[in-house]
Amino acid sequence: MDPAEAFSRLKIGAAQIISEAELRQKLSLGRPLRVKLGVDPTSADLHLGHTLLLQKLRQFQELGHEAILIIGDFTAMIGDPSGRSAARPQLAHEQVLANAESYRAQAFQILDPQRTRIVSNGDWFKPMLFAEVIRLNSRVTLQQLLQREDFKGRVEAQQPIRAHEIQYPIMQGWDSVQVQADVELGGTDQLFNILVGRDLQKEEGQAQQVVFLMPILEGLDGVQKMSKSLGNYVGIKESPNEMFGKLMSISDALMARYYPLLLGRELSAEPHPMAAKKKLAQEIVATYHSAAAGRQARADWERRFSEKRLDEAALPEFAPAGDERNIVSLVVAAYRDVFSLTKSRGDVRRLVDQGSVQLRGEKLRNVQAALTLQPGDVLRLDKTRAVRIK
RNA sequence: GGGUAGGUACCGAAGUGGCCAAACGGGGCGGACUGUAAAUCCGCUGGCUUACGCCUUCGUUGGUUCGAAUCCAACCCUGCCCA
Repeated sequence: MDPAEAFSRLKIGAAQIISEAELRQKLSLGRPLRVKLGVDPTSADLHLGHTLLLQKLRQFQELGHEAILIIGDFTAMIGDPSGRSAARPQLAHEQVLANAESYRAQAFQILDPQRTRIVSNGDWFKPMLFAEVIRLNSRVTLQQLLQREDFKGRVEAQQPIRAHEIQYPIMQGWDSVQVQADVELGGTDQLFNILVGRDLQKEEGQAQQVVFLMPILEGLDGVQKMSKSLGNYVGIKESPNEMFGKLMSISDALMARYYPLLLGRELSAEPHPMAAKKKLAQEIVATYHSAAAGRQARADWERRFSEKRLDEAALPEFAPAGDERNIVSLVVAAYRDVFSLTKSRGDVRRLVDQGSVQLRGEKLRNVQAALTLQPGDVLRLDKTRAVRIK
């Protein structure tokens, strides 16, 4: 593909490219570019927010370039302060390794393994000498660091900023030097960190990487960025029905944001918002499961919520253990076993009081009533969750 | 190192001897309405208990007291100012 065509394809969805001219120039070098993406294995599950970058990386691969995935096993122990209002907890090394492994497996749902190189930055940071650390530090000024929004905010809010946190951009930059990155991908919050990489590369006599920024995907709340710790995410390993359901619950305004970022096209004005949302949900399920799963999830959802025919939908099965004739115990167990959610008995009592729990379509309001369960009974826990008794 | 202000539930923030499981706001959850949207309204929001009630929680540990988030002591942690 000719460089101009490649450039215009890559540009779709990008928030910022520094600079576009440099990228064009690199694309016409006629060799595969080394496209770097740094990954902090702080969480084991990938969600749609991560996929923006991975999909873009995939696109580079399709154009013949090489993806370099840097597993930040070393930097993860520091924690990227970007966008943070408080220091991140430092992770145990074993945890980081386990997360990294899980990340790798999930990333290959999107990336082409043939064109991916994975490296861990502990490889060069662990043996690094302190004198070398000092040398790198001398290249960045405190003022530069403190001008960043996140740090500035913490200064103003009189929140602590620890010395190790300001090492992060330097380390990320050094990663770029180590792999001689031609392009570094990141979210818009990575602007500063990636620019530090350019500075360090220049000082080391390397060609400077192009900064390629993708927008930050808002989470399901539509306000904060999608993240696991905020609980506003859609994980790519989630079941088709869960994914579909979560996506249907987003606001119309958020849907308009998701369209270009996740589907790569604008939301057209005509269709009913609900129809457009179904389409979004179905396509995303199709991407991470299969086209058939997307259709199935949609059909299930429509039966379940539009026609309110719960029992027709593919409900997860729940096998009560032992004496579960007690409503509270039963519901607690269902949340735990089927949905991996921890509800206290008090929580469940409240749900029952408020009419959330239904058996065979009847609201159970009396916590004390003894139940008689039959296989096949549908137990609804709350608006979005129900199980079939096995 | 000195001075000073602080550390309360998911977050912010009241409370300064009993009426405190702890006001209020945000967030979250549930219900009504709806398109599992928005807006709105209602309820809930430490654990156990059908309930009476019991238990744990206000940085940590110890103390005073019939009784402590509130008083005292020591310690840990953080901001700001000074060095």
